[in-house]
Amino acid sequence: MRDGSQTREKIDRTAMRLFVEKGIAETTVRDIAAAAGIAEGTLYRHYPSKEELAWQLFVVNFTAIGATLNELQRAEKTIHAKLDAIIRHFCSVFERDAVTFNYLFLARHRHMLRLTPRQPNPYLVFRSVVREGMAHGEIPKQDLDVATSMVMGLILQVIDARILGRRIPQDVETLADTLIQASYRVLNI
Amino acid sequence: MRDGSQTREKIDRTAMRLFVEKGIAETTVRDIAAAAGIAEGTLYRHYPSKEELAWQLFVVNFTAIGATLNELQRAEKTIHAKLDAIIRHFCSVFERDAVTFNYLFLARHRHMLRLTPRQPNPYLVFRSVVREGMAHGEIPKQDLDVATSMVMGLILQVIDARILGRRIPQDVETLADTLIQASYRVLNI
DNA sequence: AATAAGTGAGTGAGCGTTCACTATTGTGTG
DNA sequence: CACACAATAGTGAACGCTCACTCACTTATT
Repeated sequence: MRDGSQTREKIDRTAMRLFVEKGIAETTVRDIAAAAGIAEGTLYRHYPSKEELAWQLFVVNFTAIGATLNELQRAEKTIHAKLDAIIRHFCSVFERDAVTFNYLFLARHRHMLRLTPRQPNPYLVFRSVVREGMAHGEIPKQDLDVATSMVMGLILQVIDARILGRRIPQDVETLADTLIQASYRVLNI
Repeated sequence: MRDGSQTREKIDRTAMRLFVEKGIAETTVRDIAAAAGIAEGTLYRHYPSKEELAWQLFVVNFTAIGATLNELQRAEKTIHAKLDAIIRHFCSVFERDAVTFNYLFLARHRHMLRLTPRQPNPYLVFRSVVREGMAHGEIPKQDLDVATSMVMGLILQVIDARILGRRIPQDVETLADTLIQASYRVLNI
């Protein structure tokens, strides 16, 4: 039998790029097929529907980042080191694969509610790090979800600003350091 | 002649609610007309297209908030007071009209680039407050857009978390105070 | 020969938009 | 006051088009 894995990857990368460029609803199956150099029917050999394609692109990449963040977090001992590691990874994912990051960012409202708490989830990783920090007394007691949201927000919004083309310095290292320091200050540690 | 202003308001409120509930592309003109209790053609007496309706809903509300924020900011003298005032207003807008806030939040990527710098813009108000603070030495020198984005991000993400149904405390006053204090810390003031 | 991948014209459901018509209300005329 | 009219609001069936999806067929691989 034939091996369709290359075609599938082509579909994935092309669809994600077009979804980011034009929006999911505004991207047609014809667009994807044409840009990927395949027939429309071929897409349906790999995904039962356009909606399922969009969902799979979200859940696979979202949980992959969540899983990696969780491993990174577990490898460190202090809250400072954990936060440092996961924020740095966050920035490097954005740099290495901006399209994926963009896609997860734009599709999250659409798909977030369909995620089960079992599936690895970047937000939940941040949340568990903050909770652990408060349990161990490294982070002053405060509302857990508010604190986590503030940290995630200051990171995401800076990345979003870059996506939207505001003048954000290009140096990722500096950016990560700035975000880490800001996170410490927000959490009051 | 007849007065269509009530109908127009009904269209605006209904469309915004449905856009937030289902997404803009997923909401049909038929949906809007049915929910608003009008005929489909009536919508086209008030807006030339569905896209223009979505744009108007964005730009009118977005610039209105921007203008209000700017007045509030100008009425205060210190950076602390300015930030306090605009963040507090931000929270109260969300409380008073969550649908509008939600809509601006979800539609911003779609419409942001079409805004001219002339039009009042919440982001630019925050930005000018931060810039002024740095010019007067009240805020330590740092990258302007990064700093502004971090402040906006920590605020927006907390509100977003509430929208997504996370367990964020209901008390708006406390929330605003927390966000204001966190903003001070992020900016290092 | 069996199995799965790839094809693309065809399909029909659903979409935004139109338009000929009706309803309502303010204004000028005698 | 009555009446005509102009102007705008409101209607909803109809239209043309686009879209996601299908399927009978071909191609490649084991």
